[in-house]
Amino acid sequence: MGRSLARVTARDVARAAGVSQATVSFVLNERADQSISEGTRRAVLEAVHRLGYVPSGAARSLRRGRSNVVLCLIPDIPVSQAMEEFRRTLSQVLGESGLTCVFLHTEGGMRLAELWPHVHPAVVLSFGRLDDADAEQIRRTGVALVDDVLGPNGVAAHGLDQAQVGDLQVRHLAARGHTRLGYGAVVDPREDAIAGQRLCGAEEACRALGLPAPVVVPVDYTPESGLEAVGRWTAAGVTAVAAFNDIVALALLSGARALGLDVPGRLAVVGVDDLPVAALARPALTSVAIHATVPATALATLILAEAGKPAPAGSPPGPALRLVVRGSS
Amino acid sequence: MGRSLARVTARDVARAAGVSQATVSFVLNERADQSISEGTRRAVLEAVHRLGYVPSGAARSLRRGRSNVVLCLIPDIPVSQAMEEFRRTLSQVLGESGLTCVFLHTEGGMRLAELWPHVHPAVVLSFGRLDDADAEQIRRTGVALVDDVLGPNGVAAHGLDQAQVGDLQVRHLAARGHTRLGYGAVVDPREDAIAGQRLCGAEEACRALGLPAPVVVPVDYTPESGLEAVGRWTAAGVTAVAAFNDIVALALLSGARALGLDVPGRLAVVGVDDLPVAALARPALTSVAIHATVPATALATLILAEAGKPAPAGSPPGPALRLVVRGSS
DNA sequence: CGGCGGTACTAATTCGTATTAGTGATGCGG
DNA sequence: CCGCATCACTAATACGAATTAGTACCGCCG
Repeated sequence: MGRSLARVTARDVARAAGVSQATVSFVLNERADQSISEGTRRAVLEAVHRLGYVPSGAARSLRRGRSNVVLCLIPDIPVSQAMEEFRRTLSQVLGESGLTCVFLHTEGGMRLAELWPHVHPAVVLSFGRLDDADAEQIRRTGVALVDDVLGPNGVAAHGLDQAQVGDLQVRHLAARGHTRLGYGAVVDPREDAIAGQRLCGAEEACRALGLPAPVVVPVDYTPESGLEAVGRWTAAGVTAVAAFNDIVALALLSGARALGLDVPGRLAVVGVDDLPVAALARPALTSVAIHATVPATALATLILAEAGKPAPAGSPPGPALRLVVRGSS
Repeated sequence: MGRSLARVTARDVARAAGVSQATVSFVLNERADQSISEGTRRAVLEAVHRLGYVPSGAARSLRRGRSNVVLCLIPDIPVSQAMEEFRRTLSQVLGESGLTCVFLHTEGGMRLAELWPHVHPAVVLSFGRLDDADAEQIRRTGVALVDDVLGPNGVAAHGLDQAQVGDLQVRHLAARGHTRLGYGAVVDPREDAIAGQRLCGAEEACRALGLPAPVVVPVDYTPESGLEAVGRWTAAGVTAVAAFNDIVALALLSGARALGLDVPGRLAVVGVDDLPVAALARPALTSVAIHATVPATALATLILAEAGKPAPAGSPPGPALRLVVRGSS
């Protein structure tokens, strides 16, 4: 590994370019209210390049009073490609507007209070719900806090209400003529925040359509669980099931297969996420694809407003959800 | 709400506690070489609590010359639960030793040079390979850089060589009596870094066992691709296939099903990742489970050494790979 | 020729913390 | 009862960039 030499500061650059440190700052920040001659400007830039000068983020944000870092707190959420897409889009959009978006995993008993100040963010974005003490502390330092982004009233709902997912599933199944529906709920408590919203959406849709409430059965990601759930639904006269996600749906497919139950003839199944494996199952799985770019862009716009930056020149977002109909429904 | 206009500084705390700012610093940093009376100590802590004082990370790292932030640069890698586990473990272990581990997504043409200085990290960890200019710039500021963590010679190999994955797959199939093997390669170029290593491991194992080199067929995550690949293997007399990951393996299962080919009777298949869906497929998929905690802990230990911190009191790591034998092989 | 405005800079100060170099008070050996 | 060490602090400074308040120089008007 390289030996660490002394840090190159703005003063070093100034010396090398034969100007004052203030001038270096003016040039690098392209300050319109300062007139800098072209020659000086070039001399500074050349010195910057030659010395490999990198400004100190610490000094800058100390002086400015705030950094341009957006800190996203990620609780122990199950991995999903939708979430990954969400994160990437957020990074991208914020990055284009000059904000640096970083992610911090917050599970496992580490004291949040000791972690986030090190990053000195301008905005904190919590994907889970923060406890009040932490939230209070963050706000108190003048850092903008957007709490519980993924929650029922979270900001992400601006672009995508998870209840719409359940709604879309139910309406699809109803349109296929099913009247007695089941809901394949997830067991993993880490999904609770989202799971509750999706189920609500499904129940609400049933109500709106004049159907009885769906028969909710928890399912974990095992063949046995799928088998048992399918058994309970058939006993209850259910002919179609909306699953929390594709993996639950695949567990149900597995259960139906074990019982020799025709899908979709005797039981229709709809998943969520449109995982690559959805197309590989037999029958191929009907699924609700989520375009996380939509809520992510909405959230980014809000953050930018919060940070006092102009909104990005975004293309119109398009729909957040798309039903991909395959063989299972 | 409180009118939190001005930031609460150490000086405010000092004033409130009737001591000097230096004393506040001594108390909060628990400096052993300074003797502070118990009364003063409590007064300071009480004032800290009452005023809701949060130290400025910017000022601290400016003064100290370095922060305790570890910045992990994540290129556009496909989402996987192993990677997620890797990140979480890294965060956890580093967090326990007082380092704050944050992640930055680096795809999409954003200029790295303008992003990372804002975070002012002590260590930069690049999961992909950095281009030389960026690497040079980072090193020049005295920030420790660990480049290409996931690469063939990357540091993560300390705990897990991806070649072992291919090796394990091949040895398993050979032990089942197969002699003519196939390899289901992945198409997604974002997987290249890892894919190359796994394939190498598989080829090397064949050589070591005196088997002919595996017939490599690229497979994407579609039924058609799986179908075509299986066709090519059967034509070539292949009886067992190691797949790059479980999704490729599931595509192959789909292809075999379409051709009416018995698995594992006519074609054995082994995947990698042991996704939840592996157990749900028919036949259930044999797979290599990866315990990302092992390489993550190894990497964390190295980072801690780099940052001059003591190694964590870790339990012995255990094996990084585990073959989960199910019905497909 | 004095003054006025604009250009192109510079000197000095600031942000909040950690650290160094003291300072006054007390205890204690000789 | 002086000197010396120890205790419990405080004053002052440094970190590196951004910003404020100038300053020197030039051209131009009257």
